[in-house]
Amino acid sequence: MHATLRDANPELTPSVEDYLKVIYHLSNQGGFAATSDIAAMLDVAPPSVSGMVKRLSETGLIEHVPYRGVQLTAQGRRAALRMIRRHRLLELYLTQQLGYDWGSVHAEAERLEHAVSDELIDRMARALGDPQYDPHGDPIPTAAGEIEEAELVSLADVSVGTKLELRQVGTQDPARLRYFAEQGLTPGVLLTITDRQPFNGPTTIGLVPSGDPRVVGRELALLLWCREVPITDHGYASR
Amino acid sequence: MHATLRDANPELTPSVEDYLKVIYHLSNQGGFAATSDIAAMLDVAPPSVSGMVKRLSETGLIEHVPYRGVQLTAQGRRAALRMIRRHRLLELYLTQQLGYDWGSVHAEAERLEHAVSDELIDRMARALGDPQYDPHGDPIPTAAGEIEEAELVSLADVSVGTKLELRQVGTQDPARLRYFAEQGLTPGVLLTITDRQPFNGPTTIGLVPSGDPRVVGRELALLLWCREVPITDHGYASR
DNA sequence: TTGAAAGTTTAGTGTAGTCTAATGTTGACG
DNA sequence: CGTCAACATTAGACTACACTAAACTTTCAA
Ligand SMILES: [Mn+2]
Ligand SMILES: [Mn+2]
Ligand SMILES: [Mn+2]
Ligand SMILES: [Mn+2]
Repeated sequence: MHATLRDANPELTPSVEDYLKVIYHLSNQGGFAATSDIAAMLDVAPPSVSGMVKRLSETGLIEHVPYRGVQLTAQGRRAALRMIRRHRLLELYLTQQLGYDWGSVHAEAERLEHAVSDELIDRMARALGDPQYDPHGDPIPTAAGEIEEAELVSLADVSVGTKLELRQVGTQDPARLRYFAEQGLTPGVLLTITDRQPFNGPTTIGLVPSGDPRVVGRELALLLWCREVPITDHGYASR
Repeated sequence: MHATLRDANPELTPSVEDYLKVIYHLSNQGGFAATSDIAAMLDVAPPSVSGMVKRLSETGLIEHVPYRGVQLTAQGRRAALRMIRRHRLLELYLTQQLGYDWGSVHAEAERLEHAVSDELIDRMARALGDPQYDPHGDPIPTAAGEIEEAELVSLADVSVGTKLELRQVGTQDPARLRYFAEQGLTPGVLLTITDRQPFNGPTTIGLVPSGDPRVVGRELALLLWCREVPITDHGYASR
């Protein structure tokens, strides 16, 4: 009965939802997601991925080119963005409304994203004022499935003298996140590059407007995604 | 993004958690929970229950007497009460903090209860002021696993003239719950029995203090669990 | 140009949980 | 006190999703 209605809104398993998210992240710049990369991100064995890939392409969520990798179909991309919206809204809700620290929200959201209803996500979004960014600065897709594609540069790749706004922190590791928070390195912060040592050495930055210096090794600098900001001659726009 | 798919710890599955809750409710008065009753409550076939019963008794969560039924062990009871605490706190959080109506919270909590962490439950409980009752008046077990056992009578069984406080509403059916709310029949309300028709006929009650009458058929009256309240001679204690 | 390393898929196994059909057990009542 | 209907269990099949071991494909360097 009403097979078409049911098939139009097929229920995805938590496993499938996590695979789609990972494939989205790995094939973001239009390329293919490789079996072994998916396996590493999900912490499963490569043959488990091959098995899931077969199921996902049979249901039309991905396109598989054997020995090459996979890409999301339009339907798969829609499902992935829906999960990413849920994940990021949950992260923000937990930090803003329940006092979670930005290092611990990821694990919690990773489970809740599969259990919440669309109505609950709506209500949380409304309670937060339909926010655009999650606690780590990542853009929250709209309910319609649109997502902002910002052009950001890694702090490790910017030359000395540039003024930047820190926009996204590219890790979910609680220890690294807590360290960044201690250093005042959270999305929205303004800074200038004051020095970089050769041979992949550390970058020295100055926080704006305080001027407080911070020294950031290459491993961490690669996680700090920034937007260039035009330098004003004297002083900085307040706030 | 990792570690959620495969977890080596002896965590209970969502299925197991739901079975334990149902067995708790069915064997509450010290009796046995019957296979077919468990099956009906979970909407699965009886052989599915037999299979699960085997697994649960092997893990020490229940005691099985073949052809008789099952009972929770101390360990099983602890796990069941932990789930009931989660379920009821979630229901209350959704109604109080996110504007849910008491008819829709059950379905949402039924899924979320398996996904939330102990920390999240703690934070929600604190945000609510460590509440004792859920939106339907059911007692919330403490984190230590204690639960209030109230002695309540069904509105269908009380004789005319009695004064009562409505304490619990014994259904999760959204339609019935919405109807009760429309009629002002929510936990905490005071009322007096003014009439009952014979042959399982309807009960007429008066709301206190307004005196507004309500006529409640036996099917619904059986769902309204009350505590007797001593009648004061003239007027009623305010609020 | 070839051969081995790196990466991917196939083959086979296991666990959890569901189902239907068949069989076994219990207890109420005629 | 025996029969049978209701209830419970066993038997066997199926799906989803993981694993290891083995086979296969691609790539890259000698
Ligand atoms: Mn997840
Ligand atoms: Mn995030
Ligand atoms: Mn549940
Ligand atoms: Mn409830």
